[in-house]
Amino acid sequence: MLGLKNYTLTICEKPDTARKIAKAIATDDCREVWIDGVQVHIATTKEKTFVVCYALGHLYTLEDPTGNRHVYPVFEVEWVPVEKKFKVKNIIKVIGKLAKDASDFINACDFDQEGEVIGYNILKYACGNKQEKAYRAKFSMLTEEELRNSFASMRQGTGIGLAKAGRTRHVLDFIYGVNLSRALVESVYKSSKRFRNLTIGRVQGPTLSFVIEREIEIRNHVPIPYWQINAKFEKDGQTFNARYEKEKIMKLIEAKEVVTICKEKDAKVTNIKYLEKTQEPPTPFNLSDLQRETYRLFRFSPSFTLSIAERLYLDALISYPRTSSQKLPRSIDYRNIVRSLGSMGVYTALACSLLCKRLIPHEGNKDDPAHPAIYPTGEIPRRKLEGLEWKVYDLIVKRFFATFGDSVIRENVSVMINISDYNFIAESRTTTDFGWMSYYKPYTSLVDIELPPMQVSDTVKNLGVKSVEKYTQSSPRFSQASLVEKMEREVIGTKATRAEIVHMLIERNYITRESVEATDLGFAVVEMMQRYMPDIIATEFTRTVEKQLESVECDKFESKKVIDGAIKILTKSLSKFRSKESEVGKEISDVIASSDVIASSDVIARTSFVQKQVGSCVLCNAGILLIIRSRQSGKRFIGCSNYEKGCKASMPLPQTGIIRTSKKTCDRCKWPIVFVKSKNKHVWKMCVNINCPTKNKIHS
DNA sequence: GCAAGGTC
Repeated sequence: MLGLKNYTLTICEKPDTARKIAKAIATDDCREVWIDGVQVHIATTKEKTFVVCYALGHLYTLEDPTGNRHVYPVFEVEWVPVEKKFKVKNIIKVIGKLAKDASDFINACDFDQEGEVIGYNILKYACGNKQEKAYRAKFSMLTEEELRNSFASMRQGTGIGLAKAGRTRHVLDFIYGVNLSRALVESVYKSSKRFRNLTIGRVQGPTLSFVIEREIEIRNHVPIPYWQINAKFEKDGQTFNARYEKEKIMKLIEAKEVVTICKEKDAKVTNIKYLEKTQEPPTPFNLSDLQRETYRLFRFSPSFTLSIAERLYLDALISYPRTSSQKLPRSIDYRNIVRSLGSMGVYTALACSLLCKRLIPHEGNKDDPAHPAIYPTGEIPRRKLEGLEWKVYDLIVKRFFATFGDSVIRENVSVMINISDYNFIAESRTTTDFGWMSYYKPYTSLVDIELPPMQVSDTVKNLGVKSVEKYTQSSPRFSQASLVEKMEREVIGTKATRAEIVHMLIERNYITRESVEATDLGFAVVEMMQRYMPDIIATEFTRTVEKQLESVECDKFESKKVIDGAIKILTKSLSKFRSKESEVGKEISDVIASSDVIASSDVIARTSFVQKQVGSCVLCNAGILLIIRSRQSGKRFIGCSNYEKGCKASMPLPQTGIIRTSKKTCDRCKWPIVFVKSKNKHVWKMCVNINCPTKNKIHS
């Protein structure tokens, strides 16, 4: 189709890398052509022609071929093209055509497990089983030198084990997540006749557990009182504070003793220590560092930060944001970037000052095989960045600047002051060199503390000694940012998905948005798992699977055996779960019904959210049952107008379809009857009471 | 409307 034959078809993970690779390997000519709306690079050397094309991440995904979401368990899964995206369809078509005239194949996707799988699947399904004979180009940076070396040293079939392990993991995640999620949904549906999207998976489960463990810790925490003693002194007309050398006194009597004895007695300086402290520059941002910083400074959620970073990346203003690396690429010209940024008025002064120095970045330890740390590209924004975008951009630019700065140097003076054999410590902090902090303003600041000049054996005036009662604190609740960090520490999820998963747990109403707290529903779901599926969530199962996957990677274990093992455990657990379906369903349905009302107690007062009156309340016999849309979850449900006076009557409602009220009530339970018109125009009549005895017969 | 993992 290109009028070429016997070329080497090179598969890259994304457009950006395809372009860089083509440019790096071409010695004679490098041009691009468009085929059916897909860009393809043709790079030629003396010996060979490379046709370089790109994917958009995964072009294939797993699917349940039956397509029936109400059935579980399902263990037969298939790899199918990602159909939802029009672009992907075209790319697969173009790669398929190009494969026909190719003599060699190269997998040049990112050098990690997912990259291996992405390339493997394209070579297998789009190119016609070329995965075994394909070469693997392995690079850990996108510099021309590294790319050329990787092409010079590539070998056939080196990543097959890793790809197989990766594909196996995809299957395990699917059969584990999809089956358990379906089991939860079905149990709730059967007991309440309501659809509620409940999900659980390999990453969601443990992440939710972190929040629950923390919540239990907080609820069980017994605050223990302790005392701190502070003193106020004066020297040469200048007052200053000091603290008793023992920072936590656990007994009131001891605290009282110190205060009583030290009161109004003379104080004497007994020792002075000088200490110079240096604070190294920050490291370049990786994604989670950026997410933590934007949360600290602007209270942005990690998923929001990622979405902004993605926009900045697509506008070519910053480098690829989904990275773990804290190292800048050696290949880029820091000076050029700084100079270019300096052409923007806001950065001129900072850039000038940086350009007087040698630019050596202070890098961190974390690395990423596929991408460097996040840095500004030096491109000038062509459009006006919107307020929140600008905040993130400015932070990234100043962080980049700051990594080239000098260490901050501070002088700490610690003065020991003695009153009747009790020691108090006063400290001063002064900054002698602001170093990198001058580039990172206003995102960091220093507070200096001054002390009057003192010398050993000076007497200082005692202005008072006081004890303060405090209480031991439990660990704080997670923020979305610290939860993402916890996931990173525990090595679950990936840099690109952690924020999404936290966001999803919020959407599902398992955890709250702000100071992250597990909801009753979150507790209920985890409890059901622990009670009825202990084998699945046991760390032992996870560990066994991980070991087996490692063996698959080095070709010592068959993928099928791992999956069969998982199927065995899943089959057992799921059938056990099914036998308890009605109990589980009822328990979760009840939690859902009551938490919907609690979550929106404030909403009832605001009548704008109340859509319709359904009938009178059967529980309090005084209020009116209303259809309410929860401000928090966006879901509709029935609640009583007397909620604030204590009536907790509430019922979930189907979330889709049009609800029409009737003037009728149910013969058996007296709750109101409503009509629900579904998408296919089918009209259902139903009693709103999910526990109604007629529940299974009522629709007509 | 289901997982988790890539990407625009």
